[in-house]
Amino acid sequence: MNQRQFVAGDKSGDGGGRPGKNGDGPKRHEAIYQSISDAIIEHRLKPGARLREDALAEVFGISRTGIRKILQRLALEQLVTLTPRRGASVTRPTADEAKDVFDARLMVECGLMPEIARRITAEDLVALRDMAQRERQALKSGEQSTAIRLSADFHTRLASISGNATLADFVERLCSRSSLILAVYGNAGHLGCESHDHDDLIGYLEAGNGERAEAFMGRHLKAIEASLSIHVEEDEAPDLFEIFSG
Amino acid sequence: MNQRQFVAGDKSGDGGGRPGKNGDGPKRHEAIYQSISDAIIEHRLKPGARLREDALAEVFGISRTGIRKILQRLALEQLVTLTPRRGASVTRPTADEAKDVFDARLMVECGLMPEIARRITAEDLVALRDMAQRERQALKSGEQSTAIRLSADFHTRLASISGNATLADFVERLCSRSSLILAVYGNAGHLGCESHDHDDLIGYLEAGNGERAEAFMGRHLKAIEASLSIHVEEDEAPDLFEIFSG
DNA sequence: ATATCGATCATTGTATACGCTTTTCGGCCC
DNA sequence: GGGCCGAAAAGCGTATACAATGATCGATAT
Repeated sequence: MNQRQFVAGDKSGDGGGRPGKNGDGPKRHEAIYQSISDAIIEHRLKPGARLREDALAEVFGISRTGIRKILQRLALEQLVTLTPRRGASVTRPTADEAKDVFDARLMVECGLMPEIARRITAEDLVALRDMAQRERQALKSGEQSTAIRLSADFHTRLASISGNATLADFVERLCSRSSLILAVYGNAGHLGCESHDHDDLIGYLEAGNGERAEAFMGRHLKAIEASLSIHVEEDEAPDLFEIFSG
Repeated sequence: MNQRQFVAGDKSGDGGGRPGKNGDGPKRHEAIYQSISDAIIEHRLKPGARLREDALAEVFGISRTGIRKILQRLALEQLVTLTPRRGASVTRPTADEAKDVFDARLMVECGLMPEIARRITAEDLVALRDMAQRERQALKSGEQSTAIRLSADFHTRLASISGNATLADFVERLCSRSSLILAVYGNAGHLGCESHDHDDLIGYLEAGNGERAEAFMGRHLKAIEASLSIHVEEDEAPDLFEIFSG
C-alpha cells in the first residue's frame, strides 16, 4: 500500500485554497496527524529527520497554522522534538529515555495483566489473534513497517482491554516511543517482539491466568530491551580532551 | 471574579503590543501556561469555567495565537476540554475518569516506592519535609489553594526521585487531574491527603523501607479516593423515562 | 589558500484579518 | 401570555502577512 493516504485532491477542489472554507476541519487535521504519526512509528520518517512547516503545509494542502498545531501535539507526545528557531525534527531518543520508557512499560503493562486476564472477551481474543498472525506474516514477508505498526498496536490494544483509558493511553504513547527507540538502537533483522511471543501471551490470557501472563510480559519486555544495542554515543559535545590526550 | 495574578505591567512596557516584538517569547508563554495551570489546580478556576480566547489574550497581553497554543497543551493534559466551535473550558472529570486516575496512581506511585526508597537523598528528605510542613500549615490556616498545590507538588516531587522522567511526568499529570477530581467530588473541609500521612511516608523512606512505604502509599491513595463523594450525576441526557415512570 | 566577517536567504514566531457557526435577543404569531 | 422564528452579535477556525533570527554562502584580508 502506498502511503498517499492524505487526499491531495481535496485541496484542489476549492479552486486554490479559498480562505475560510471551513467544514471538515477537525477530521482532516486528525487524519494528517495520523499520517505523520504513522510515518514516524513505521520508520518511514527516521529519527533526526527534519519536518519543515512549509513543506508539510504544501504536502497536505493546509496552511502552516494547522501544521504547527499538529507538530505541537506530536512534540508533547515526544515523537518530534521542537527546537526553538530551528523547527521540528523526529525525536532521537537518548539511552536514558530508552531505559525510562522500558522501565515504565515493565511496570504498567505487567501491572495491567491481571485485570486484562479478568476482563478479556472472546471478541478481544479474536482481534488479538488476528493482529498477532498478521504481524508474523508481515515479518516473514519482510514488511518491516507493517510488522512494527502491528506490534505496537497489539500492545496498545491489550492495554485498552483493562478498561482504564488513562493507563491505556499512557501505554499507547510508550509503544510509540518504543518504536522510535527501536529505530535508533534496534538491530536490523531482529526487531522488537518475537512473533510467537504474542501468541503465547494470548494463550495465558485465554486461560485466565493473569499471573503467568504478567510474568511472561515481563520477560517479553526485558527481552526486547536486552536486544537493543545501546552504545552510549555522545554525539553532542564530545570530550575532545579525553579523545586526544591519549 | 477577576483574577489579576498575572503581571499586567510587563505588557504595557512595549507601548501597546507592537507586532513582531520577539525575544522573550518562550519564557513568557511558559509563564502564562503556568499561570493558567496553577489557577486550575488551585481551584481558582473551577471545573466548567469557560476560557474565552479573546479574554485570555487581552488579560495576558498576547494574541489569540499564543493563547490557542497554550490551551491545546492544557487540553492534551486534560486540564481543559476543547469543544469544537464552543471553545475551551476547565475539564469536569467524570466518575469513570476519576476511578481511572486513582487506579493509575495506585499502580504507578506504589510501584515507584521501592526505587525511591533506594535513591532518596538527604537533600530530598529536607525538601519533602519542608513541603509537608508547609502543607500542614496552609491547611491549618485555611489556605485551601496553597494546601492543594503543595499536596500535588509533594507527590510529584516524590515521583521525580525515582529518576524515571517518563513516569515522573505521568505522575505529575495524574496529580493535576486529581486536583480537578477533588474540586468536583471532594467534600469541603476534608480535602485530599491527611497532612500527617506525608510525614509518616517520609519516615518510612528515610528508613529505607520501600515495602512499607509502598503499602502506606497504597492506603493513602485509597483513603483519598474513598473520601470522595462520587454521586454519579448524569447531568447530560438524563433518562427521563426512568425518572417519570415510577 | 584558508579563515573570518558580512550579507543574503531560508525558516520559524507572532499578530491580524476574515469567514463560518453558534448563541442570544427581540419581534411576531398563535 | 408564551413559544417560535429570524437577525444580529459574539466567538472560534483558518489563512496570510510581516518581522526576527539562525544558517549558508561569498568575498576579502592575512
